[in-house]
Amino acid sequence: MLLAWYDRHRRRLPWRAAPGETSDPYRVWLSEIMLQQTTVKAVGPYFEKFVARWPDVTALGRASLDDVLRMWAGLGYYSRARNLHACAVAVTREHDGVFPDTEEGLRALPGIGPYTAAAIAAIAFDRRTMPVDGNIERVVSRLFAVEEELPQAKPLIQQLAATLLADSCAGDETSRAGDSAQALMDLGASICTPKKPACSLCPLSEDCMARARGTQETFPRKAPKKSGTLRRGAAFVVTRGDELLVRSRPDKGLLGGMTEVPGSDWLAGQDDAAAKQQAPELKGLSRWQRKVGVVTHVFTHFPLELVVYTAKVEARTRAPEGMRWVPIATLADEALPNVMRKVIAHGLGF
DNA sequence: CAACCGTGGCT
DNA sequence: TAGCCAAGGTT
Repeated sequence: MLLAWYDRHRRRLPWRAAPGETSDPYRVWLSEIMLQQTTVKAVGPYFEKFVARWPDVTALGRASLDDVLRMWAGLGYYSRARNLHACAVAVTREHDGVFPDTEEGLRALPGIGPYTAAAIAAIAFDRRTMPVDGNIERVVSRLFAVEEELPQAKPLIQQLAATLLADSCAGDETSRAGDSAQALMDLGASICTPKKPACSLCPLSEDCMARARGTQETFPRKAPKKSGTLRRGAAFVVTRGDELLVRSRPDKGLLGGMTEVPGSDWLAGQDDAAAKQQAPELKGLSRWQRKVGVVTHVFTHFPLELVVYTAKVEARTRAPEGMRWVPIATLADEALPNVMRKVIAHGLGF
C-alpha cells in the first residue's frame, strides 16, 4: 500500500510537518511556490532564508517587494516572487492573516494555480483532493499506461490520479489526502524516475500497466519540445572607483523588476557592432574595452550570448537617466539574476 | 491556448 | 554534450 510505503520512506524536508503534527499553511504555501519547476535541492537554502527573515505570512506581507526580490534573486521565474509578495499582502489584509482553507479560496490568490491550490488544501488542510504535478503525471501515466500525449492528457491523468486518492484512503479514519499526494511525489522523485525507474523497489509495481509491458521509460508520452533560437547582445560593465553602473529592468517580462548592468537588446542574428552602438553615454568615458570571450546563458526559451565591454569613469561622473551607482562590495545584496552575475564576474575579472 | 517565464543538475 | 527535467502560473 502506498501510504505504508510513505510512512517508511518519506523524505524529511524542512517544510514538512513531522508525522502526526499539524503543518503550518504558511510554510506549505511558501514551499509550494518555491518548488514550482524548481528542484528540492535548489529550494532548500532559499526556504530557510525566507522563514528566518519572515516567520509568518503577515511578516512577509509587511515586507517591501524589493526586499523579496533581492531575497529571491537566483531562484528564477521572478514573477513567482512578485506573486508571492502580492499573495502575502492579500492574505494579511483581506483574510486577517489566515490562509483560506479551501481549494477555491486558495485558487483566487495570486501565484496559486490549480496544482498549488490542491496541494495546499490537501497538505495543510487535509482536504480530499489530489494535486497533480510532474511527478504524479509520470507515475500515473505509467501506472495506467496512458497513451495520450501531454499536455492533452492532463484531464485524464487528473481523473486517474483522483481514483488513486480514493484507493489509498479507503478505510482510513482520516483522509490523509496530503500524504497520498506527497507519497506519489516522493515515489516519482526517488523510484519512478524519468529514466531508469527502480521498479523492483516500487510498492505499485504489481499494479503498473507500463511495467507489465516493459515500457515504463516511454511514459509519459510527450512531443519533443523545440529549442529556441540563439540571441545575441552586448552588456556594459562601467565602474566608477569601487562602484558599478546598474539599472532596473521593466516590471513585466523576462527578469521583470530585477537589477542589470546596461545592455543592448537581445536579438537573434544581431551582430556585435549593432549591439555595441546601444552603449550608455557617459561624460568623460574615454574608451570601451572588449573582454575576450562571451558570456553564455540558457533561458527556458532561448540561449543567449553576451559580449561584455568594460569602461572606467572618473569620480562623481553622473549616472545616465534611469541608472544608478552601487558599491561593488554590496552587489550580493542586489536583486541580480544569475545571468547578470555571470556578466559582472566576466567584466570585473572575477 | 500556446507562448512565455530561470536556473542548475543530471544523463 | 545537448537535451531533459524539476512540487506550474499567467496571459
